[in-house]
Amino acid sequence: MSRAATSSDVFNAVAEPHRRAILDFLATEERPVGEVVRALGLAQPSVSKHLRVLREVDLVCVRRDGRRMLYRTNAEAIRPLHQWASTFERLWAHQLRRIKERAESKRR
Amino acid sequence: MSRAATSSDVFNAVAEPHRRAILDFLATEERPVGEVVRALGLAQPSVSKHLRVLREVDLVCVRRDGRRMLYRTNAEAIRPLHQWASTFERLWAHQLRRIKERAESKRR
DNA sequence: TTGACATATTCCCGAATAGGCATATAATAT
DNA sequence: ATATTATATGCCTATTCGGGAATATGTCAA
Repeated sequence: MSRAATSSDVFNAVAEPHRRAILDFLATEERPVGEVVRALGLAQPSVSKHLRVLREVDLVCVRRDGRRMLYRTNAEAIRPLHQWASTFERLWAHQLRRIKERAESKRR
Repeated sequence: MSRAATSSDVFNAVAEPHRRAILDFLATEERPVGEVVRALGLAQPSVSKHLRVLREVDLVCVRRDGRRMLYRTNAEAIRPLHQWASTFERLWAHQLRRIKERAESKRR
């Protein structure tokens, strides 16, 4: 064994900055691959590969339109991530206070 | 160039399941490394390495206590992730509806 | 059918990864 | 000083990754 879970996982899929950019771009409306390529300035094969990863974890959905493929972000698939992050939400205020205290005690 | 941003990035740091487990475990109170090792059943060097990555992106903070190091999750550092995910929050309800429509039209 | 267009896939590469293991560093106890 | 405990680091390997370039697949138009 060497590396963990790999990208068949939402957290991993989203770890790639370009993929986040793609998700942002496809959030509101469906777009063909070519537009993603133009918008993000990436190479077409690169975009296709990223879209494949995103598709595999259901972060985007596809639809064929003639010879084009229309992709759109499946926001629902981002929920697990949001929920996990929310777990820590309550601690923010509390910890901000603690951090200040720590900073001051370090300056002993 | 070969790979993107790497783990000097919160999204990447959190992509590793074990690291998320560590963050969960250290969320409420600070703990020495040994306890993380016992709790998660990982090898000690492995835990130390994960903690290093988490420290580098400020997801945990450390404090020395005698010969032990007390780690604790810095929930504040998870905010960017939460905020990014929140971007898509509004679309959830809307998309759930769309997905249903799609499912029905596919069953043409 | 042939050609043009849109997208996907394959192969190659260098870089980065996590884990296993041995060892180094740090701090206390004797 | 030395042993012991707690943690960190270094090295090694197999695996994975993203990008580039070339090519395959699929769809429409003529």
